[in-house]
Amino acid sequence: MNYWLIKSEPSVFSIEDMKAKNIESWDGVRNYQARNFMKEMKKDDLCFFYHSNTKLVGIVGLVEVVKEFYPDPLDERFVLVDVRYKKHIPFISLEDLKLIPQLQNLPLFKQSRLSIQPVDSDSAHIILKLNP
DNA sequence: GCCAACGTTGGC
DNA sequence: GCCAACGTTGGC
Repeated sequence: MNYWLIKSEPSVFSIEDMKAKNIESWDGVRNYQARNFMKEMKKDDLCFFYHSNTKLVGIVGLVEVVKEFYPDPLDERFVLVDVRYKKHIPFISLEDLKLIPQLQNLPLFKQSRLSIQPVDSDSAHIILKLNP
């Protein structure tokens, strides 16, 4: 099982929207590095749902991959995956993440613009343990 | 709203 | 293939 962090601007598509839709095609990624990570996503992989570009920047929930990558009908150079809402988790701000020494290898800090990021399993477990 | 970081485009 | 110009992302 792999872990990922996927970003969304809540003004465009929030964790509430994700919950309401239950299953969502993750579209709009137009960055090759992010796309390559999407291609590595496997069914049942867990994704941290991250709110970007807002007052409360950070992780807000969990979703899981239910359909592996397939071509984006709007642009065949890119792909979509389907994800399903799992749950909200207590908000973990970017600031809080930065303060946890074991999480310093998250791409989030150095590649702030990457919208799909891998999370190594050690880091994932640490984040999950923040929410008993 | 500003601006730094950085990815993309296009002229040469 | 280089690189300047430009556009976008995202934190603050």
